[in-house]
Amino acid sequence: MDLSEGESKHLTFSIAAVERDTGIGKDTLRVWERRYGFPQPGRDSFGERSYPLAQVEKLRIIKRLLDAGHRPGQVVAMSVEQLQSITESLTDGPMALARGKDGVGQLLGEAMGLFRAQDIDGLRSHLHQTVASLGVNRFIIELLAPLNSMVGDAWMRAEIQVFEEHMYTECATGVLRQAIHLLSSHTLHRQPRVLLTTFPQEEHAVGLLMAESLLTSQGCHCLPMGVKTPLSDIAKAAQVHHPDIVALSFSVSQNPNHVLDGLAELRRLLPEQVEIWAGGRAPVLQRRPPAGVTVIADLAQIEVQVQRWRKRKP
Amino acid sequence: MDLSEGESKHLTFSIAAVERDTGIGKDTLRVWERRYGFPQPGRDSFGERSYPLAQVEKLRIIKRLLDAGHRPGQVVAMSVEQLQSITESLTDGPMALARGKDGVGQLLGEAMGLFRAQDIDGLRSHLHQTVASLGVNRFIIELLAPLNSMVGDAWMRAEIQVFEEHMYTECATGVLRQAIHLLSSHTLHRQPRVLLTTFPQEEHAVGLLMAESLLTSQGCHCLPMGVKTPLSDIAKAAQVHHPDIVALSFSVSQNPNHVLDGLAELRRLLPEQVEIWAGGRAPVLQRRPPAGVTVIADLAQIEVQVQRWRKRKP
DNA sequence: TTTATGCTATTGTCCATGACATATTTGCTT
DNA sequence: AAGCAAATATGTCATGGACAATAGCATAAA
Repeated sequence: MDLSEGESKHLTFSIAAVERDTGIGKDTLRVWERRYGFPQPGRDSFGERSYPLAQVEKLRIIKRLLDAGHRPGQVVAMSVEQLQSITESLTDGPMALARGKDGVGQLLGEAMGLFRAQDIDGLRSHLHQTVASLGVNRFIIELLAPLNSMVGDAWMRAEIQVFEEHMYTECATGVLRQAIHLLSSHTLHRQPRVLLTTFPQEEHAVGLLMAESLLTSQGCHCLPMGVKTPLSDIAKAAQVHHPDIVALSFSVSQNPNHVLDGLAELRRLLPEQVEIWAGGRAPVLQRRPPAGVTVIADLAQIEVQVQRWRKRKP
Repeated sequence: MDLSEGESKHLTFSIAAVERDTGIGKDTLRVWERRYGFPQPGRDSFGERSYPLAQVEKLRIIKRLLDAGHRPGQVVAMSVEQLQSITESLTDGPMALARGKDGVGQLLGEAMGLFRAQDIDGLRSHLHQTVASLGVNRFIIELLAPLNSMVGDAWMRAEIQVFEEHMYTECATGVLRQAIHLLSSHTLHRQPRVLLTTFPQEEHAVGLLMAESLLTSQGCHCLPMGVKTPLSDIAKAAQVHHPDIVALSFSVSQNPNHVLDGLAELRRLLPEQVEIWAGGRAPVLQRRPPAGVTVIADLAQIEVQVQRWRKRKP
């Protein structure tokens, strides 16, 4: 039923494919069409919506602007050029770092260069080398996280192909796994015990791995559960493994309501003394921090929070 | 909009929450209600569906039976008891191996024991140790692959929780990543170059990692791309990275037609001289092997095929 | 007995439209 | 300015109908 990726000529997407690719729900897509006149998909021979690639790309840009705090009424009806000019005003963040010619900025620039040149093997060894020379903490916070943002930005602006993003993710994953392996000690009873996972809609594992690396390097005992765990199973896992903290990672494109509802629900399912830490780029975490949840605004906060936890719990 | 989780007495879920937890789409949930009379959610004060916990749990059992090949019409209207009895009658394959008391069978039994006892840390070190003592090849073929099947079976029979399966997968992933890292040499121009990925519907990464490990240990140059790559992007990646082989992994529950159509389409998109290798448990590969594709019936075949390739290509 | 072929019931997803709770903005008053 | 109320914007849910793709089954052919 979702064959749309089959045609290689005039790439078009079914509404389900667009939902998957953009993170915008089917209902929302239809209602935007009704209200704002965009997107305006064609119809295939069965009368079903068929979104051309250009519209999907525009939707991705729009999604990004929404995540950045703009409102649909403002941006959905805009032209691509207008969107682009707004977009450019927000995506300059970590790029500046790379231009800075201090040590790490240089490394970041090199990494991005290798990525742009499609030299994945080169990138992989560059990253491995950087882990070794900077140490895991600085590597992640100063290099990998900014690199992630840059790749993510390029992705949102449709400057890179799907397969490039896949290869980058795979590369980063490998490096992080290796870092975690090197760090993990066999000492029992390390504390705090941190259960790591994401909500069911969230597929991105790299953020989680970065958190796991940092936590492990702080001497925490990590219980990684991969991505997409149903809420009730997070609770069941907590019953069995008694974590002190449940840490969740959210990427930009998460539906704000799902995030907040999920966190509230989880707070109810977990025992009082188990802390919930929520990190990642989902803007809603900053804008409307939910009760009973510790928001990890950026990766450097992990160290701070671990120390806070240790002070509180003797 | 999604307040249903507010009541703490009679845990109920909104339709969105149920979709999240069960993976069954909203439309499907409504149409099952209409057609089969189940689920039969109550309504909250806004007239919106409100699913009691018991129904959500039953839906989870149903989802698993569907994944195992049963059809909705058969199972959706069944009582929980009937479902349970069907569930129990699912396969019991490689368990026998573990009972055999030869060397590896013993190790397999131990691994399964640790898993059953929820001792993930113990399992992890057990696996790491076994990699070291058996070598990657034997570890994967004789231990990890059978263990995978056993866990998969237990999963189908609902003997284990979602979170246990997640933790197992995470554990296996970590061990495999580490093995790959140890094996990967920095020699350039290793051959053949193998691009590894799965089709967009396929989420399971462990099979891919096992293949990558084996290929790497054979001295191949792997270009891993993670899971769920659109066909057109596999082709684009091939244009950039010039693999000799594109290797794909398929798990049991793949739609046979999607698999065959996808392979045919991919064959068309790739240059003649690029081989396509298809492995994994999808039964259709054995039953109707598609033209122009090398079917890897089991993991041990990888070595054979690599040697064949090397003989043919000087 | 197996293999192909056509028919039928099943099943997931889509569509259109309407409704409304919640969030945000605007405008008015103090 | 600051507080508050009204208006607007927005996402999600509901209903009921439709239909293409799929699986199962029976029948015919090898």
